[in-house]
Amino acid sequence: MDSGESAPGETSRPLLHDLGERLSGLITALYPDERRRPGYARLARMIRETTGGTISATYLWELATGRKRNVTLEQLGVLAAFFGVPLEYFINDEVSRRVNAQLALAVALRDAKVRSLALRAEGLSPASLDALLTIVNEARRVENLDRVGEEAHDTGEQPDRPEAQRS
Amino acid sequence: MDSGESAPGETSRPLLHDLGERLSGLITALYPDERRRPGYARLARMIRETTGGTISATYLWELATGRKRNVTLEQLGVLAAFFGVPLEYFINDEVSRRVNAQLALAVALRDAKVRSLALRAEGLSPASLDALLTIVNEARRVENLDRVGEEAHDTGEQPDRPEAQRS
DNA sequence: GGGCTCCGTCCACTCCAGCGGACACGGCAG
DNA sequence: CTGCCGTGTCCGCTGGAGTGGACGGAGCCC
Repeated sequence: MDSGESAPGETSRPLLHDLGERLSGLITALYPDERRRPGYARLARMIRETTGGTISATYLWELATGRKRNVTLEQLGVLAAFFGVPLEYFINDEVSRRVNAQLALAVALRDAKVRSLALRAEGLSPASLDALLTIVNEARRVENLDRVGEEAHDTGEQPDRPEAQRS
Repeated sequence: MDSGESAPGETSRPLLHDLGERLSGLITALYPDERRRPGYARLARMIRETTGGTISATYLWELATGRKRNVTLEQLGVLAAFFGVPLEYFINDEVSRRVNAQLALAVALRDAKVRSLALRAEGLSPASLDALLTIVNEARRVENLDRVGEEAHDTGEQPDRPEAQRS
């Protein structure tokens, strides 16, 4: 809204924003279960392995807690690549809102390939995505899979790994 | 096509891009006449006066010539505010393309208020904007104004000053 | 000629983004 | 109990983002 048609006389500077909240929000969105959620150190290692770029665990914490905020483009790009969101997610409210809806669906599917496919659903309304989410949940229930929000009593493999697809 | 939906299995990193070209492109787009185009020093002063944020002339040159490329969000925000483009302009190819079309129309009008109004035309197709540009050029010709691309043989005043429309 | 203003380019410096390495705490196996 | 691993939190350092102030050169006026 601030970038679109805004009310005239808007003098307040919304400016650069709760990057910390957005980052920690991404983490909790990808790992809803606190027990299984990796810490900053583990996250940092996963980021290096999947994207090639490096972000220290300390810096991740500093960003998530709002201690540092003036990130460079490079680091922001690494974060975006890892979480599978467009770079604008961190700087554009509208994009972040739209992606958040997709994220709910994506994390429900719990599969990298399907998730990247879901992210291609650019343009679908949040309502449609919400409906899709319900359908998927029901389908999983029919197939005797565990519901979203609880973890799979899986065979030991790790399906929950965000994969960097196109930026 | 590198920015659109890419072929599956794309492992190459499109990466962070010709920021320099984009910046200098913005400058030449806003000041088509080389004679009247301000230098980096003057630009830096105008930026400070209009947006409040500070960017040194040296750094502007370093960015435009590609010597430095890893900008922080803060500086990028100042640049975006001054040139009246959304922040994503510098990082998203599709946005930059769309804005560039609007910019052609905006610079044709040569008026800050009208330009900011033109920038609100989000969603219009480049073809429509191109048609609008033709219309405006014709209208100006009827009103005996100078054509776009040539400078006004004006009274000495300087109408060409980008203004942060959301100030 | 000498003075002024603007330009692009460069170098030396400041300061903070970003990182490595510690700390105290808690869980778990030997 | 004592290690061992993982967590969140902190401090101190390095490197580069970002700046200030110079330099030579080109136009313009006296």
